[in-house]
Amino acid sequence: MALTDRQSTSLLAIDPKLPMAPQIYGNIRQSILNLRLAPKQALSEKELALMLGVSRTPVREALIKLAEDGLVDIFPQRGTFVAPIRVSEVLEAQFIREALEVSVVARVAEMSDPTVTARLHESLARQKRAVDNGDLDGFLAEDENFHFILSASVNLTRAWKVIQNVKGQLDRVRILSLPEPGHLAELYEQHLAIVTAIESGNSSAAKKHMAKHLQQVFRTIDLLLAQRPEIFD
Amino acid sequence: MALTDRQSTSLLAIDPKLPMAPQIYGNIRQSILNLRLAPKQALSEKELALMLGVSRTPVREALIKLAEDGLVDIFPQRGTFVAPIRVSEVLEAQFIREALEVSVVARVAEMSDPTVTARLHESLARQKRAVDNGDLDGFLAEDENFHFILSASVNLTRAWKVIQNVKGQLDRVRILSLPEPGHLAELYEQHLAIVTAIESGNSSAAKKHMAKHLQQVFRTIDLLLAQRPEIFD
DNA sequence: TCAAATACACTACCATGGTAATATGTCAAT
DNA sequence: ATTGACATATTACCATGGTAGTGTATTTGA
Repeated sequence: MALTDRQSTSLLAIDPKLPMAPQIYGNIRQSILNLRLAPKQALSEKELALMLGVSRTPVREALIKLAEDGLVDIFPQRGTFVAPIRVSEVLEAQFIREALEVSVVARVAEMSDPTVTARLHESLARQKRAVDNGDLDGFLAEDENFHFILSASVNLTRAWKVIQNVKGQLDRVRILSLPEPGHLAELYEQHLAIVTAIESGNSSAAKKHMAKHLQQVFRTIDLLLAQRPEIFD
Repeated sequence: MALTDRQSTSLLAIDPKLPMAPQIYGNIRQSILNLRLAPKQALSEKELALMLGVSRTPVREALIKLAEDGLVDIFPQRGTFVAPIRVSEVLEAQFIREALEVSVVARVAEMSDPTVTARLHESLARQKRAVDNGDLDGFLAEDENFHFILSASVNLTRAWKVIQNVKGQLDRVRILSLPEPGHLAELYEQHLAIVTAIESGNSSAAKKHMAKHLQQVFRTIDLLLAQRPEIFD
């Protein structure tokens, strides 16, 4: 299917005043993560530029960055394609994320700063509301924010960037399993356990809860391998 | 000082047959890491392109990637500069590297694969030779290879890429402290301790030795802050 | 009918020109 | 002498054209 046949509305939110390459990057990235751009679909500098109303240069820069994220495959002189979901890469992304976030949460627990735990509780409250309302997107956004608060509270913004980058591989998988009944409430409970451990300054408990929380994705992979084999390579 | 006044020979090793952007990236990166390009020095797409005999486009792509590594600062419509050494970023790079490599080495120890330990011992032998010969560059290369073997042996190539990226911040600091007498031998002993722990399948010992090994950089930072304050921001 | 050769279309990649924003140097006014 | 406005130079950023390499369809040979 050609790219232009698809709905292009969401790809048009470009502010010509701001630098375009990062906007395009975020735009395409989102489309890949929520699977509106399907794995293995061909992309093309020219076509994307046409759709977005910009030139090929910033599109190219965005695609290069996406290739570094492992979300697209660039074959020189042949074409650029949305990367298929590779189980090995998802598992490695999980490994990297776990290593980093477990270390981060340990440091947060060691500080056990009341202003931080207060902010975490605020986030938990918003998560609870989203769970009760069945607000999937709202929960996703707040989940992201929750994990960001952890890294930012101990001034590890670069670690957060790394986590964000590899998390792309995980999000593409997670998005498919989130609507499961009771899943959101489960994630909320895990967040709560993490915060409780932080409050008590119990860093080893915080590490354990975080690891368990992040290892949820293993279950999801098994599910998807059975249900949607076509999106894997 | 203008860029063209400096020795440009090392920057000219470009193979026109291969993709140029990655070559330029590696070229400039090396020059930054060994401090031939000094912190805070102004770079410029146009000038670099002229020196390298290429157009500005691949130079620009290389600079963008270096900016993601935190090795250059790009100020739109103002200029691009070699990033000063920021202590906070060096410390964060150390945090990220430690989190990842400790997790990696734990996994390696859990496997305790004889073929892997054999490869590690070969690397150790080469390191020993470099130490005895006072071959700094040789040791550096083999040190890099040693850490690569660890990640690659448990199929964590993306983790290796992340480590490589953040390691830039550390290398720029380390290069200044390596010539210290006895330092290389010390690093060799630490590598040996790690391998020994791996061989015995003692993952917690491997983790400890790796953490201690990587925390060497703390000492270096203190030294440099006293000796070369001008390279910091 | 089938296989090899050829022409074609398409790609990512690089070169180069134009543009708005920012910094700097010059000069006038006080 | 100092400050302000203005002119000039330089920058990163984007647009666009050209090129070599790669798949695919078509044609040509038997």
